[in-house]
Amino acid sequence: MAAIPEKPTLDGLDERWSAAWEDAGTYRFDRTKRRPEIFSIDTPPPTVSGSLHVGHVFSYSHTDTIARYQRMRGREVFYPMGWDDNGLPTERRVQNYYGVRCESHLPYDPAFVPPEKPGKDPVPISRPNFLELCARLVAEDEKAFEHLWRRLGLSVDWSMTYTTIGTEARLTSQRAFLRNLARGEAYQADAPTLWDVDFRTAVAQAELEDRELPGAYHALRFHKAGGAGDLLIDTTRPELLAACVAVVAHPDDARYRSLFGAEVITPLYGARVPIVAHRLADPEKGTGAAMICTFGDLTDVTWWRELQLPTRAIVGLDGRIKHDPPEAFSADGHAAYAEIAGRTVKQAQKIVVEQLRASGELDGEPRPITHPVKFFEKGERPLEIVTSRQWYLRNGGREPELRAALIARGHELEWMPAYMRARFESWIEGLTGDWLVSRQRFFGVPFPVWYRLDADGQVLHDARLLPADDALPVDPSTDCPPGFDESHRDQPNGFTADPDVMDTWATSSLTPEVACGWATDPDLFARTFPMDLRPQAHEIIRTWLFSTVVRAHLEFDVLPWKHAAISGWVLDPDRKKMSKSWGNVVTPLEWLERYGADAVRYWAASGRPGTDTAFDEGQIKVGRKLAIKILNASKFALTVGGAGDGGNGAGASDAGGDVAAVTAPLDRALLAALGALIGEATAAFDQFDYARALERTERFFWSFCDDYIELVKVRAYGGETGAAAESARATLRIALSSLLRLFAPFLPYVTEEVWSWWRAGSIHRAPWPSVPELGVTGNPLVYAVAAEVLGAVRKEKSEQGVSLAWPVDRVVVGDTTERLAALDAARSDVCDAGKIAQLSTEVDGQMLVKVELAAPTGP
RNA sequence: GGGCGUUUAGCUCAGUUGGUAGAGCACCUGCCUUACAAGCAGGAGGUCGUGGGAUCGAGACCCACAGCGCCCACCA
Repeated sequence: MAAIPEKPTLDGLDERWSAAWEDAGTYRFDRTKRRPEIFSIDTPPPTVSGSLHVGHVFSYSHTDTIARYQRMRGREVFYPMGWDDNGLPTERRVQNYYGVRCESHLPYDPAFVPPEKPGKDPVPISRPNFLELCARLVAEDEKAFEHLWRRLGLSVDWSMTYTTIGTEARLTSQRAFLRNLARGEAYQADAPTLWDVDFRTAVAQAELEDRELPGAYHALRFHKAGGAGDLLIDTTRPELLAACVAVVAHPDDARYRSLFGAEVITPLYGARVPIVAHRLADPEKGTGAAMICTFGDLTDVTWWRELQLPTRAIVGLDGRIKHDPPEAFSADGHAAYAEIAGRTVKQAQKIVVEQLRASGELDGEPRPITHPVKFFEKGERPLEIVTSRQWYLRNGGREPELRAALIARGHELEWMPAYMRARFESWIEGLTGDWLVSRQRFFGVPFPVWYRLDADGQVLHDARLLPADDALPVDPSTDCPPGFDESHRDQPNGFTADPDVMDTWATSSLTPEVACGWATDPDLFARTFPMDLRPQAHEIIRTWLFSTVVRAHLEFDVLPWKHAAISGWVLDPDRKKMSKSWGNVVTPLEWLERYGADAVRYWAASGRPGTDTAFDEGQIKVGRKLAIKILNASKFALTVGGAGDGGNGAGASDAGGDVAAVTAPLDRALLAALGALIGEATAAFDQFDYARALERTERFFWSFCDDYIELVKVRAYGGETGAAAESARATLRIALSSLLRLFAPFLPYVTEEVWSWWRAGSIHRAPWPSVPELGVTGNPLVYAVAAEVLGAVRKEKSEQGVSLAWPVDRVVVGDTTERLAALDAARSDVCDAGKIAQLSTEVDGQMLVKVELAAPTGP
C-alpha cells in the first residue's frame, strides 16, 4: 500500500513496476496446476537477427492482453518466450557483422578472434568457429529483445525462455525427425530441387516468392529430321537449349499431332530430341510447342517426371554452366557448348543468343516481356532447378489422404478471425510436393544421420547409421555413430556425416513441443500440451502454422492448439506495408520511452485481430492521455470525502468497496451499467477480441468521468455525511476497482500503480470483475437520463459562453413518464452538478430541456 | 485466373440479433469548475464505394460491378 501522490504521474512507472513484477514473480508459471487450470500460449519466437520494429510491439501486445485476461480469469498462464536464432538470417548477420565466411573443410581454431572491424575480404573460418560466433551474436541480440519485451510489459515468465538453436530445440527436432523417419514420414530423395545459387542451398515451396522480371521470348529454329523443315519454339531461357531433352505440345493441337513420336534436331548442338504430347502444354502460348529442359521451371520437372524423359542437366550448384557437355551433341555442338561452359546463366544467355543469331537459328529478334520468376524469399538471383539429394517430410503434397486430414485439422482449429482459415486451405490445396526440410547450411539443427562408406570411400546412402535416442542431440560432424570412432570418419569402410541442417521451419514447426518440454519434461508436457493459443502473423500461415499442424498431426494425431489468433501488419502511416527504413526511423524502445508502455500498448490494442493497422502516433498520445486520466480519476475516487486512507485496505472485497452501502438510485444505476460493460468485455475477450473489450471499457470510463463523477461529486465531498454520501463514495471505489481490472490487460502499468494505492497484491493476479460481486444493482435509465439532462444544461452554458459553474434559476424537462421517474430518482444529483435552483418536469412525448440561467450579478 | 478481406466525417476507425448515422484526432467556440489545462464543456462536418433486389423499414441481408489490399495459382 502506498500513499496516493498529490500530483500523480506516469513518469518512472514502467521501470518501477517492471522491476517489482520481476522481484515478486508476478508472472511466474506455477507448474503444479493441472491441464484444465492452465492456459498455454505458443508464443512466436522472434527472429533475433532481424530488426525490432513497431510491428513486433503491435502483435506481441495483442497476445499479452489475452494472457493477462486469462490470468485474471484464474487460469495459470503458460507463456514462454522463444528466440528464433538458427538459420540463414543469423548466418548472414554474422558474416557481415564480423566479416567472416564459413568454410566447412577448415579445421577448428580455438584461438580464433574475429577482426575488430569487418575487413574488405571475408576471413574464411571453420564451421565450429563460425557457429561460435553465431552463438555469441545471438546472445547479444536476445538481450536486446528481452529488454524491449520487459519494458513493453509482456507478462512472460522470463525463466522459461528457449531458443531454436538451443539444446532443447536440437534434441526435440532430432528426435521428432528420427521418429518421422522410422514411420516413413521422412525420406531422402535424389530429385530436382529449387536451388539458390548464392546461398548454395535447396529451398522449400513455402519459401518461394514471385518477382516480376524483364525477360524476352526468343524464337528458336529446331530442325525436323531429314531436312523436312523447321519447327519454331519460343523460349525465355535460350541458355538452357543445351539441356533440352524434348519438345512438347498439347495432344489436341492439330499443328503438332502428326509429329508426336518424331524427332527434331536442336539448334546449335545438333541433339536429337523427341516431340511429345502433354496436357500442360498450352497451345495459346508462343508457337504452342515448348522445349523441355532439365530444368528451366517446375513445369519442366512435371513433364520430365511424367513423360520419363532423360536428364541432361547443365547448371551446376554454383549457378554456372557445367564444364562437361551432355552427350549426343554434334561436333559443332561441342564447340558451341565450350563457349558457355563455366559461365553464369546470365552470361551464357548472351553468348547463346549471339551464336543462334550467327547460325541463323534465331527467328527474328527477342521480344521483351515481363514475367514472374521464382525467387527464394531471402535471395537475390532467380532460383535454378538442380538435381540433388535432399530430405523430405510428408505434408500432404503428394498424398490426397494426408492432405484431406490436414484440411480437416484446419476446420477443427478455431481461427480468429475465422476467414483466415481460407489461407491455410488454399495453401494445402496448392502443394506440389512434400516438404523439403534439408538445407546445405551451417547454423541449424544437423540431421542426426551418418552413412557407411564402401571400400572405395563411396557414400552408401541406404546404409544409414542412426544415433541412440539417449545420445541426442548429436552433431554428426563431430560425434560418431555407434560402433565407430573418429578414425573411421570419411575413410573407406568407415562412415561419413550427413552434411545438411534442417530448414528453420523444421525446428519452428515444433515450438509447442520445445516449449512444453516434450523431449525432456513429460510432466510439464502433460500440463501444457496441446496448447490453447497460437498467436501469429498471417503471412506465415503457409509456413509456421501449417508446418506446426503437420508435425503435431504426424506425431500425436492432434492439433497443436485449440485457437489460432492471427494478427495483422503494421502499415506505414500512408498505409503501405511498413518498410524497414520507415519502421526504423524511431525504434520501438524510443516510442516506449517517449510516451510510456501503456500508451503504446493502447495503440496496439486498438488494432483488431487480423486487421492491418496504420501506425498512428496520435493514437499513442490518446493512450497516454487515457493513462493520465486514470491516475487523476482514481485519485479523486479514492480521496473524495476524506476516504483516502479509509477502510478498504488489504482485506477489501473483490468489489473494492462496501456493496451494502450503495443505496442511492443513481449509484445503483451506475453499477447496473457497469455490470453490462463487464459482460460485454468478458464476452469479447473470450473471443480473443481484445480491441472490442478496450473500446467498450474506454467509452464507459470517459462517461464515468464526465457524467457520473460530476453528478455525485457534491454528494461525495468531505462536508457531506450520511447514507447518500457513503453510497457515492462506495460506488466510486467499486466502479474504480472494476474499471481498473478491465483496463489491466491493456494498461498494466498505470492500473498496477493505482491498485497499489489501495489494494494488496498485484492487480494482474486479481480476479477478473464480475456482475455478482457488484451486489444488487438498479435501473440503468436513472444514470442515462441524469447524464442527458446534465448535458443539456452544459450545452446551454457553453452556448451562452459562461462558466459551467454558473448558476441556473430553473430547468424544465419534458419527457416520458418513465424517464421522468428515472430523472426524479437522481433529482438532487442533477441539481447539484448543474447548480440548478429549481427543476421541474412535465410529461411530454419527446425529450425537451429548457434552461434559464441566472442573471449576471454585480458589476 | 480462383479465393479472402476491405470501402462509413478531412484523418484513423466503431457500428453483433435490420428500426431515422457514432467515437477519437484535426478544426472552430467557450470555460482556471475544490481529480485532471497533457484539462473541461460545446459546435461544425457524412445522400455509409456504385447499381439492383427481398423488407413496412438497410450502413447492416441477397446479387452484380468497381477501387484498394492480401492469399493461392499461372511462369515455355
